Amino acid sequence: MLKDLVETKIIKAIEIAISKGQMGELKDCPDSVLVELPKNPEHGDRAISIAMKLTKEAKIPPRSIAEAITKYIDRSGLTEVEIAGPGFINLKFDWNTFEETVAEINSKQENFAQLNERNKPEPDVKSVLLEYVSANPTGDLHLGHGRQAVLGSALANLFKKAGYKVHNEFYINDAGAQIEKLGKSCKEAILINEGLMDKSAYDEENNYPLDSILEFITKDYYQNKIGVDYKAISEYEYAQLAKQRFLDAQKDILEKAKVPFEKWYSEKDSLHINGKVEAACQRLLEKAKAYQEDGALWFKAKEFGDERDRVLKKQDGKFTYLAADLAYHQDKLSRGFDRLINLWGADHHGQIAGMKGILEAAGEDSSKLEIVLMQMVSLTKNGQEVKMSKRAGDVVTITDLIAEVGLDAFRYFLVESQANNRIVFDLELAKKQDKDNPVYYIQYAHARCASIIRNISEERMNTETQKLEPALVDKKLLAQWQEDFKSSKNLFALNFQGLSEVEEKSTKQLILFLAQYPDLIYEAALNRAPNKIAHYLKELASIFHQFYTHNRVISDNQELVKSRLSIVSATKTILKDGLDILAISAPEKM
RNA sequence: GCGCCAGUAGCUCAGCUGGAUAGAGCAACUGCCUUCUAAGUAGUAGGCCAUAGGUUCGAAUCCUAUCUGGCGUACCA
Repeated sequence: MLKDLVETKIIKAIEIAISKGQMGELKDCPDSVLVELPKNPEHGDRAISIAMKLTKEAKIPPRSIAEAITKYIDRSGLTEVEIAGPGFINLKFDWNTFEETVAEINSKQENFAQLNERNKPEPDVKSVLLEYVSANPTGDLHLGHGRQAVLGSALANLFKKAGYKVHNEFYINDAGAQIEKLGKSCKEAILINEGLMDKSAYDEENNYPLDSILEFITKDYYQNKIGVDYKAISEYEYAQLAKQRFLDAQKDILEKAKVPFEKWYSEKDSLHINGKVEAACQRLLEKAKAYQEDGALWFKAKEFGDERDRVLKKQDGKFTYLAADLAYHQDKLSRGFDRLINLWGADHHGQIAGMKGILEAAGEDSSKLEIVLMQMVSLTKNGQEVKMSKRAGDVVTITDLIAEVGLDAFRYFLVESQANNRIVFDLELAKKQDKDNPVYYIQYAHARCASIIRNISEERMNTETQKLEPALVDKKLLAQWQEDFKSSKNLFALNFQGLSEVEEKSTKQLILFLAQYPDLIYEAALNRAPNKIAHYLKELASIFHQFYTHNRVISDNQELVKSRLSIVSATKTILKDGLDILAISAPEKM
């Protein structure tokens, strides 16, 4: 990797400079060095700011440090080493280094940025359990869930790329008050629909909206499931059957949205029925971290940094979500994950202290639990905000939204922003299939790469003579080329002789940016920020379009065609790889 | 009241583990299709990085306070 190459050179140079006593009071060589892609190309192909950072410890001015380092830098592969500004060390590479970078991408392909035990971020975190969406099975998924689903699945892909083992889990909240409410709502809704109950008796305040229930549940559904009279079953049975229906619908849409869960974890079946919640509470009681008061069981949350104590078991004998969450997270930890990452809506941020506190109280290591908070998503249509009130029943479901804007745009707009920022989802923009829409901009770059590769090996219509001309390169030769692309043949220096300034600049700019990709994976995974991938791709697309404009690939000069095609091929690989992480399609043709 | 998140070009956002003149896209204006997809590209214009202090060689980035907006502050989840 280009970064490793530079880092090694710098570290070696620092070591030599220290041994020669030219680094002031600095004794220990840093074990990593920040290697940056300068914004301004005049500042070199890569820039190192280490001299400024070492100045405090070395107690000599940054420029003196830079001078000492540059004196001992191994110059192979470099054409220029320059000290600039307050003490930046700016490097420029020779064509061979550029060619090796392209060859590395073409040879490793989708593994170019595959990090591993050796170079992944957080070496001590090898396996991660990602829990997200975790909606109540009482309705369709809405936009907020959609954001979690997209971010979560993109994060899972990103983690895999960054060398983590990932397990995706959906926690089914199928116990408690929501489910009881669901049973009552469903039973009454069916009875009303069958004319057996007066609509005015339906408690809209405390039930789910009638219309949204009836959209999913019918008399026939129950009739078919139970085979006896639907009127005969209890609210509990209504709830269980409705739950299954909603859950199936959620599974269905999530699968379509490329959100893969390895496990659907039922709160009811895995925690309540087998007494795990009760047991977890009991253990807290034994540790004297819980107490009885006013007929309820309380957790001493205040001892663990929360604002007040929290109820675990209510007066009515039922457990709160906190009790179940404790049991659930202990179960997760017992499965041996190094890190538990939960994606939560920002409206739940108040629960973090309680959740971490109760794990501590239970004797667990709460630092293994990490909560990623996501701010709200709102929807605008023609500049007007679309209200999404569950009560009013006009929730915008992700099923509707995907049908309306398409999966690629849906995923892109929900992953583009960082989790901390609110999203205003612009329906009109997402629906646009033109340059205003960044999804198409990125996909177009990929399709362009594909098209060039295709055109080279296919017969082409000459627009002047209206005759079919033979392919520039036949399929066999192209296959041979693609093998050649995997190794550095020292062709760039030869074939790129006499490039114009703009040609050379745009070519180098593209390769330098491609070389950044593994660093991006590292950064994005460490920061749990798949949005960085989206922004990188947008910029890569832009840089590629510039390259495309200034460097005609297909020409009579076969050797030049070959050199440029190797760059196009590498670009296509990276675009596809990034789009795969976001689970957005990479079309060969548009 | 207290807590969390945000406040960067007219709009949507990057940049935030301090670094060299603050970047894109859209919208506005001027160019570029006989040539690999113009779903593209070249350029012009647009900014007291919410405000005020502080930390230092250096701050959009870190700290403190203030202002504005969103969210939370249950024996709901």
